[in-house]
Amino acid sequence: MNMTEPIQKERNVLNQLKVVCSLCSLRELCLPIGFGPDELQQLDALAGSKRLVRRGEHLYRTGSEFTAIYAIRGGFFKTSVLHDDGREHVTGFHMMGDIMGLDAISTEAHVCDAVALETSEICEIPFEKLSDLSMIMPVLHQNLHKIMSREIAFDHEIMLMLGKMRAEERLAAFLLNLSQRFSARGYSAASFQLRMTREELGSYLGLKLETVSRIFSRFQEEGLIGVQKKLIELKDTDGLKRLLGGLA
Amino acid sequence: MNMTEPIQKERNVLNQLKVVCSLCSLRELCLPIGFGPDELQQLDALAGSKRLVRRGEHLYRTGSEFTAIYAIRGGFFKTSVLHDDGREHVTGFHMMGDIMGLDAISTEAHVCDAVALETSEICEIPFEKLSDLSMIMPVLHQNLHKIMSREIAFDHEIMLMLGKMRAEERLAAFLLNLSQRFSARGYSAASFQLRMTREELGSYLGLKLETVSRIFSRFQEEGLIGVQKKLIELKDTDGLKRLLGGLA
DNA sequence: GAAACGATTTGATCTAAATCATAATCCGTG
DNA sequence: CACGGATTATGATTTAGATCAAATCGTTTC
Repeated sequence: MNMTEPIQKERNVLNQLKVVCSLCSLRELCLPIGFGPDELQQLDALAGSKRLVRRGEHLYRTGSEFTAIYAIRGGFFKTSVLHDDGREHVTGFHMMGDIMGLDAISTEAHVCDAVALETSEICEIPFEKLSDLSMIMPVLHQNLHKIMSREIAFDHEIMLMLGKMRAEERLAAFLLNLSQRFSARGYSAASFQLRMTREELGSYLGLKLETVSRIFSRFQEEGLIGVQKKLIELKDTDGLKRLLGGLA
Repeated sequence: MNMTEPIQKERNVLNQLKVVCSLCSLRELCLPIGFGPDELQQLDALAGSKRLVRRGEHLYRTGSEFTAIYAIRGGFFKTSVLHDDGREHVTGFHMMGDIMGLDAISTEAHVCDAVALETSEICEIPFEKLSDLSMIMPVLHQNLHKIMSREIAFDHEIMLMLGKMRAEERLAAFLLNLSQRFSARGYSAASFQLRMTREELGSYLGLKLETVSRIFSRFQEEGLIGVQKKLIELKDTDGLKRLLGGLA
């Protein structure tokens, strides 16, 4: 049994405290409840090892050793897998409060690339420490489970989107989801800047960039949204929801 | 803090022991390593509360309270979500050794239906007990994380399949994956019985049942597989892999 | 064993989105 | 600021897979 040694448990207390604190904040950040600037300040003050990742830089790469998970303090990331033939598939977009890297726990190596789409600040959480700590902190323990469970449930929604929805429905679902995520983080739900290119968005949604572009134009003609390059304005949220029809 | 009370920790020792044991077996079952009939016997002998679910019966339904996760001892399940408009989307197929219900942890209510496609035996694992127990059993704790992480990683593969692959590639990928899963469980990798209908398979793969049927026929003409209703025989595994080309 | 129903196969169209093609526009950089 | 590469918009054409339709095969039921 690879039981944690007692010695290990007594390592640098300060260090552990830092992690505890950052995860108390993470708890606020990561559960699907609203949170204010206070919690943000907390995270800001208490986060463990912070790091800046510049636009275009990798946070981690496929195959690199898994040692930590990452909480995004600010900025925007994409995760993607690259294929032999050069094709890229975007598996997710991640913003403030999201946790990245959970899919690597089982293999102990990262299974996708994480790239910053704008200069971002992340909080690196050594997974071993986190795991040890969660053994003695029930709240943390539960939260870890919840966060992972939520990711699984969310992925199932995306599978539904990719498997059952038409292109228009996918775009509508994406915009509504993004709006809701921005809103939950205290930003405007009605107007936001896309951080990804049409191509990356298409890759994520299983569409070609031309299709994405065309549907943005169509939505604009129909008065559902306003599009100015990357600036999106949701003008008729109900209309977008109606587009989704029976699909959740 | 909802820290587990000491009292709670002293509850029925026998009961806990049963769960411990079933999870030691689960460990063997659920990690991506091979396992023999011995471990199966273990699971058989030690599993907590076992239950039979007959073909067509629900193990759980969308919205029902989440109290336990389920380890499949034998049989075959589908999980699916039902929409307002009556459409069904199959989110997964699950067989011996798989764990179901992990996506419900975060909401504490099930987010999909689980239906037995053949009469199956499951092992019900009360999640609260499991969670408590994992606080004092590091191995169990790690395994829980690994199992959830593996599900996330697997879902990302499915997203890739739905987002990037053509119909033929999806079928090929599905058959190869199913074959590999059967093989890992000690069954034939080359010949197996499909438990789902063409419609359910199509729903899972984002295709219509006619398309699934046509591609099965085409694969058969090309000598890649043999099809007799639900009995599938993989005749040219390399050919199927070649079909996947650059896609992992 | 006949009837009834569900599952599967196969064929004939139709269509949503891909592909191909061309501008127009944006943006980083020397 | 002008250049060149990336990004976006939009039109014309093609195509993979959906849809519509019908026949066949299987299996459950009475």
